[in-house]
Amino acid sequence: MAAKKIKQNLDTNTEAKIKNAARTVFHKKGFAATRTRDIAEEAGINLALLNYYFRSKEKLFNIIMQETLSGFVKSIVVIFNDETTTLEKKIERIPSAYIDLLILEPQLPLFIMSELRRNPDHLLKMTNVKNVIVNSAFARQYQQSVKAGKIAPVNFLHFIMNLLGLTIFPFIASPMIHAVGDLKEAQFNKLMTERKKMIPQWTKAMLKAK
Amino acid sequence: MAAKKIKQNLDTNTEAKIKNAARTVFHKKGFAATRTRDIAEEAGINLALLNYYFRSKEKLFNIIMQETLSGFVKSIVVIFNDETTTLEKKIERIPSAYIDLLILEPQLPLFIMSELRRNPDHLLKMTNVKNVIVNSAFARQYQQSVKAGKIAPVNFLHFIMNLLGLTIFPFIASPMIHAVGDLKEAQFNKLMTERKKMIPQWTKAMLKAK
DNA sequence: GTCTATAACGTGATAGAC
DNA sequence: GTCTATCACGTTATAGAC
Repeated sequence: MAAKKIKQNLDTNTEAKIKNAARTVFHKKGFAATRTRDIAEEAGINLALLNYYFRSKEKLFNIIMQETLSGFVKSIVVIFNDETTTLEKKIERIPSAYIDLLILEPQLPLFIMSELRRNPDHLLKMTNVKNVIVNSAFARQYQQSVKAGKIAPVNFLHFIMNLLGLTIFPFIASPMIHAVGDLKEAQFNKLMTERKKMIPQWTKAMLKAK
Repeated sequence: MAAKKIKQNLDTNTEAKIKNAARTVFHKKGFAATRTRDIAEEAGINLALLNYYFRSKEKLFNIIMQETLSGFVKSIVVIFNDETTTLEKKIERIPSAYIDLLILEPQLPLFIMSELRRNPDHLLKMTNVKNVIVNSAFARQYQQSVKAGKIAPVNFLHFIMNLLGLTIFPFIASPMIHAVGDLKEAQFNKLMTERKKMIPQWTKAMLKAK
């Protein structure tokens, strides 16, 4: 009963065009505010084709959400579980990798958080964040450093919230930051690029705080 | 042409009931996903009354948005402009006050950021965040400390992003944090309460980082 | 002021020609 | 596979009785 789809080469084919358009519009406006007509227009195709290829708005959304979430998590997993790098090196790589990603796709965090509020189960079903993070090499190295007395004995959850908060929050609050700092996009991105070097320094300083 | 409204005493009156219901539902689901029927049901009133009192969903929303934004900003302005407290004291009070607020209204940041993305002008028109923050006593004290060489010479915008990121981000990412930490609401709130003391310590440590 | 009934409209989805 | 035309439905908003 499930429709077979022959993968073609270029993303010039209609199915890929629709998916790309859907990703763009969903990421920008969220599920509820997006009209299928917006997606069709963005894709430069006819509205009927959307349903021909994906059956419904909801099914299309689920595909996009799935891909977005797993992409977002995977981009971190590689670094978290690199057994060849130290804790300190990971503290440098995580903000740097995420900021590179978010400069390219600044709407990603707000999209994910908004849609997760609508349906928190998505996260658990689609990715296994808990295991991915809690059982990572990163977490293990952190706990070991705490035990060895090398860093302050702070709950790993706090540490993760701090590292990700410093990295991701500016992109979520970007309209506010643009307003406060009277910034254009280029200036904002420059600030974010600065943070790639600064967040690791700040984080290390925090780890020494009592 | 503008409708006059006689303010009654209790929030038992219909207009207040609708507004309170609207605030609850809009904060939880955002503008696009909210149906006027949801609001009417939450308020325990007839759907037609909503339009009788507020003309349209959009007008009602704008009132809620206006109140929410100015409340959110005002809650910070008092502390930011308290001329009787030091920079250090403000660094302690801001996270503390915000976390108290956000434990009561955890959906606030995500609501504000989501709706601001839809219409960034709201922020500029409704509140004057730029002046409120940039010309605050807090900002002035920060700059003075930098000049005096007491703290690292870091852009005030970075500092604000850090302080607010550490404070607000966990509430925005709360579905993710609940999943990663396997937390119930009470445990989450306990973590947040811990942060009231820790964020100032961390922030001060960051200020010494080179 | 509050209700019921209904109009007016927007949006998701499909039928059917090509 | 792709299009035009249209249906079916949900939602906002209003008319009109009480």
